[in-house]
Amino acid sequence: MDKKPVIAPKGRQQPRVKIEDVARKANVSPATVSRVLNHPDIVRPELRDRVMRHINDLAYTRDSAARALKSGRMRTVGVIVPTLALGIFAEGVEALQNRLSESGYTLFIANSQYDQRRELQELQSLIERGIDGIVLVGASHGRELRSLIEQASVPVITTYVAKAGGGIPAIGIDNESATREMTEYLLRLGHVRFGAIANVVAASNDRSRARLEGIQRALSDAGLPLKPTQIVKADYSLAQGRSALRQLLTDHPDTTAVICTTDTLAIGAMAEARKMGLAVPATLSITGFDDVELAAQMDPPLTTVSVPAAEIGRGAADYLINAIAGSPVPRSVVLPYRLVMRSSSAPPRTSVRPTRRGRSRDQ
Amino acid sequence: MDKKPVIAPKGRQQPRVKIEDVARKANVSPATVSRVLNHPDIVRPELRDRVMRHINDLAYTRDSAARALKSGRMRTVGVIVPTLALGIFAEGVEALQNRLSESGYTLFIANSQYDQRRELQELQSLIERGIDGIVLVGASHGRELRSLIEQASVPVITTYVAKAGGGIPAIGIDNESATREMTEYLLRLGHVRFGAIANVVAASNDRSRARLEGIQRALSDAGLPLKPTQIVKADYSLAQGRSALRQLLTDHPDTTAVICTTDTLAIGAMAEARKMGLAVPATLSITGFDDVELAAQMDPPLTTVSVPAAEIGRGAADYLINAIAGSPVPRSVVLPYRLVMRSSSAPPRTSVRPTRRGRSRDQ
DNA sequence: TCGATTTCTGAAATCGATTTCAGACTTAGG
DNA sequence: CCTAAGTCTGAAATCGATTTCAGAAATCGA
Repeated sequence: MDKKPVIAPKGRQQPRVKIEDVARKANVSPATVSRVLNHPDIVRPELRDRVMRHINDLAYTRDSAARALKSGRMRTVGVIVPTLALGIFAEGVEALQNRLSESGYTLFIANSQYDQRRELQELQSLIERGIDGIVLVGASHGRELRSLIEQASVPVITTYVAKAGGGIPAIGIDNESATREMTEYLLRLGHVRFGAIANVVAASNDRSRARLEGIQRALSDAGLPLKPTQIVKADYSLAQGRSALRQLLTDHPDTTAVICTTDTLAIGAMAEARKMGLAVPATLSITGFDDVELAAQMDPPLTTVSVPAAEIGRGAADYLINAIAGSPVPRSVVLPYRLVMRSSSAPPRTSVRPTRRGRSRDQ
Repeated sequence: MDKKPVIAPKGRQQPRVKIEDVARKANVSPATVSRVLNHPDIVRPELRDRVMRHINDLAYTRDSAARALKSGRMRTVGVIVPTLALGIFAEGVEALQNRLSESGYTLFIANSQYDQRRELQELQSLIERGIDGIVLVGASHGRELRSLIEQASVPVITTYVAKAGGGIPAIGIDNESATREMTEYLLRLGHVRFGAIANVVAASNDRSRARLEGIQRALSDAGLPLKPTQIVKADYSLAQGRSALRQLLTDHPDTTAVICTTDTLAIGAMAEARKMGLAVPATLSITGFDDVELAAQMDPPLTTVSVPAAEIGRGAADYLINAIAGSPVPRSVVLPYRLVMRSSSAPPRTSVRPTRRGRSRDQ
């Protein structure tokens, strides 16, 4: 006689507690148990309590797959960030998750490494998972991605930018306006010879591109348009900030103000300036963008733009929760950034204009 | 014959394409379509291709809820980190996600803010979601958490530590041994008056606690046990590193070496030392732990311990993938850390012993 | 007290994919 | 040429919770 394969699959030893088990123990129908869990207010209080007790006794937790299948909603949201290595994204994701968690949602996370193809793949995977909402970063997305979202008819919101094309709502700051304001501030200080360090290498990094445009526009308006050699492109590493500054000062030794599109780059630039024996801000003013924790602790503290990352994360969560529930939602939310004037910026040494320090908004 | 499906954005709810629709179009049964998708090799090639064509035509994607319900597997893993604000965790999570993604898994993320109660809640929520595996951080977990995991019989692995209690497998480094080695290195340089700055405020931060123990043990073994006032406890912020150093030097002005359990603290300490006019490393050696990006760019570059965060993330992913598949898995994986000797550490000014710099392993 | 509401509960259908079981068809062997 | 072995495919049961529908019980008004 042939023996049956007795190799017990080890995955399913524990017979999972089902709603029916609870129902039997409590002498009610599964329907009632379900109601206790989902609409407690329509069940008679004493019955509700009795059922609840048995639910706790048996440590029953409902099977989310079955639940999702029947109800059509997963109570799950996905987010795709370029990378988690940037504190500003990590902070936003953390706030997003916290807020979602409060509302009973769980967060899928994925990263694209600034690669639109990868972003599309991850999105595809998330949609197959049946997510109820999706959070993206930035405004640069292929049309494939947009049509995928549309086809899945999943609520979406993009973050860290003030607006996005294709009818996608956004929550974030106006990056261009922020650097324009920063540039104007430096102009007012009396600077005339500028340099810019921008992490615009990644094709999909529209934030930094917008920031660079803000710089260019402000300087053009002031009659001081940047020459190509006054703009050094970099990726988002600290080391590139160093080499960028060196290159910039090689081409334009008389530069008095360097505007970076990222704190990381600015910090790298400051490190290099120190190494080159240039006093900041006496000989060289340097500004950043993001206001990472370290910015305020630098020597000298870094002038930068503060981005409300946590608020962006929370706002994105609220937006999706409402959109999923069918509540009305704003088309876009523009959050205020904050120019943080610290001591890495000052009037240039050779300035003929009087110093005007009254503008400082920080400290 | 068959025209491409025109995406009609009208109508709020796009009637989802079901396996039955594909079956009807292809003139087969739903069972066959399912087989094509899950076990392509057992379907006659020409039939398989025909079905595949229709699957693509209709842009069919299977409902993951129904799939999970029937199969009992979600192809989903969850991770709970203390916070994402620390680059070292963000890096690990990113690596984890990337590796999981390659294997068709999706990652749920949650954070505990170093609060065991929150960790338990988030875990509960993840288990209800039916995750197939779970990644934790550190060895300090309540017994409730362990029993919850056991009851759900979900594969688990904890990270950033070399071992954890309760039969939970771990992947990470031996934190205590790392700081012990670091301390011994400073002892060899000739230091005798030490101070320690440790972020041991959070109850669940066993990593830093182990690191502190490593320091204490090494110094005790050398006959130089730390007095309580030589240990300053802090949280994980840069600002606390500053104030901690100030306090330490107030109590013990003659300190020559400060060992921090975190780069963030060390960087704060360096900033404060500079402000106080203390030369690093001439008058004061400072060391950190983690080797964050900035550490190498400091002035002077920071001596620290490099933690293989990405490797930990990848390793955790591999572990779970195997465990879920029922493949054999190691009980624990101890990864090598790397002492990175940079210039923030040097022999003390008053040292009588000869300088021994040959130990530097970095650069 | 009796019928009319209102409130509450249970039986059963349902969500969509997977998989067992058995039957249909094909190929091989004698 | 016919049975035996092997290959594929489809019908139908199943996963577990939700929800509709209708009936039972309780409350109310007259």
